Amino acid sequence: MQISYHLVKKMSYIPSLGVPSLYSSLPDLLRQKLDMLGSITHYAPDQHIQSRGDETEAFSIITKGSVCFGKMDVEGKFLVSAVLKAGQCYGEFPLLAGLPRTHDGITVGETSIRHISRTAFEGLLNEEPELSVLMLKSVTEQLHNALEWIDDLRRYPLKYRLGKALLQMMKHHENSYLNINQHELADMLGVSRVAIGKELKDYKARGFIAIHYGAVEITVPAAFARWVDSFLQLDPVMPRQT
Amino acid sequence: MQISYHLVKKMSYIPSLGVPSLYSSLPDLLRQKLDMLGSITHYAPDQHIQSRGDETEAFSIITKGSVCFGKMDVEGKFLVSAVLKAGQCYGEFPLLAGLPRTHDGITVGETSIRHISRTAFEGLLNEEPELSVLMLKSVTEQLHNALEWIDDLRRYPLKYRLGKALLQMMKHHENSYLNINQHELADMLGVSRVAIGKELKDYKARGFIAIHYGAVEITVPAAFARWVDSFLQLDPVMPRQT
DNA sequence: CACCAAATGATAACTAATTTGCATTTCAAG
DNA sequence: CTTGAAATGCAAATTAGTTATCATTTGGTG
Repeated sequence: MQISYHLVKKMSYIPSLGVPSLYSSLPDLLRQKLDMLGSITHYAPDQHIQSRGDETEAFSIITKGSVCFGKMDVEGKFLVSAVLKAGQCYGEFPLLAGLPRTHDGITVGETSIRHISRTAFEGLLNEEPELSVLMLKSVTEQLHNALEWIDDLRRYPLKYRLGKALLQMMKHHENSYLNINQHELADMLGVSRVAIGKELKDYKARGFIAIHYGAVEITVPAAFARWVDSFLQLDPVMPRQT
Repeated sequence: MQISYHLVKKMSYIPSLGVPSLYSSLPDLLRQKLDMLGSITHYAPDQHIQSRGDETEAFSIITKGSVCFGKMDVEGKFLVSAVLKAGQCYGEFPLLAGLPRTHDGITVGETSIRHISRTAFEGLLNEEPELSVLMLKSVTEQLHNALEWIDDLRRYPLKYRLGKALLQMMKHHENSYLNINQHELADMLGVSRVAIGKELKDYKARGFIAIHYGAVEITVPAAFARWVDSFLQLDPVMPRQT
């Protein structure tokens, strides 16, 4: 099976579709209760841990390493949807929406995952109503991100979306030197490497960035942000800081 | 303010992004409790009931009529995201994700909405843990739909997506004569009317459909479905019937 | 330091979609 | 039956992206 591992080697990108770190942000008590449920399975790197269509179900918490989720089509093309790392959870779709597995999942590096059965999970959900509210918040955030992503796709050109993604990454890593290559950027934004190359070249010509081997450096963040914002047709909507 | 009301006049379309009818599917007890909270406001047709960015918050249940949600950009272009009708709820983003209003909302026809304050809503959420689990399921379904939609956008051409949408509508209305015009289809799929016209013409040339004034008729549903499926590169994933 | 794999750069041919503008058809209301 | 608004049909020019191919640069490894 041939998979493009581009995005897989690095992690924590996937911009607007960012998945909140549910487990890590849980109150201690809940986290302790979760730690007592299910059991941890260890996986080798690049191991296929689930396939779209599987009828398995569990609430899963990544305790070490990362998992790359995506969909493999008949031609063997693998589209990455998200890369989850330690502290993040998955399994909501089988458990809550009555669906089979919706994504293929492949480990990135040595990975450990705590799998909690439906029974145990539902038990905890009943016992700790707070958990369902927290999950509800987490899923709602993800839904909002996904809807914004769809609208961005319809409304803005790649030139803007790529700029926005780079700026978000910069903010997130607090570093204007971004260790991500063009192929990964292409996966992230769902376009071809050529298209990314073209836009980066254009950014560079405008003096906003420097292109390195496997990295992009935003040389004048403020000016770049201003320029990207000039595309904005919609006021961005941000969560309250609480 | 100039708005394209195409999608607005009809309702219940918006294919894969379909929002589950949370309120209608609630157990009687919960529905009764909700009915006792907040109060109902009546709106005239085409009334602007909220704007993206507003800091208002409430859990809202549409009791009569419909609301068209979308985003108006600086150029006055309005992109429809969803049209919710009686029995459907909204307001999760301000309440659960700490966001301001994310969409502009415009009533479609005489509309009544029950607005429930944050306090009252959170009270009920505490009192009835079942509610949060049901909402969690509903939001999870929506998230799944949104993610599939994003992947469809990346993977399939309009020729397929339009066919899929038409077939879904046919199934949903149990009628192969679809009262929807090309402009509405364009809004639904996020493309131009011209593009829709071209595809429909192609479908027609293949003998699958007949094009009417303000309507599309699928003349040979089985053959059309087979042909559309031939594009499929991914097994569709369906919720269990329970 | 020589080599190889990975990453980037560049180009061409192609495709799907857009925008624009206008002509034609259809339906409903007066 | 006429008229006007809405819906459809059609074509041209343009754009943003694709795939494919190959050359060049880079950086780590034996």
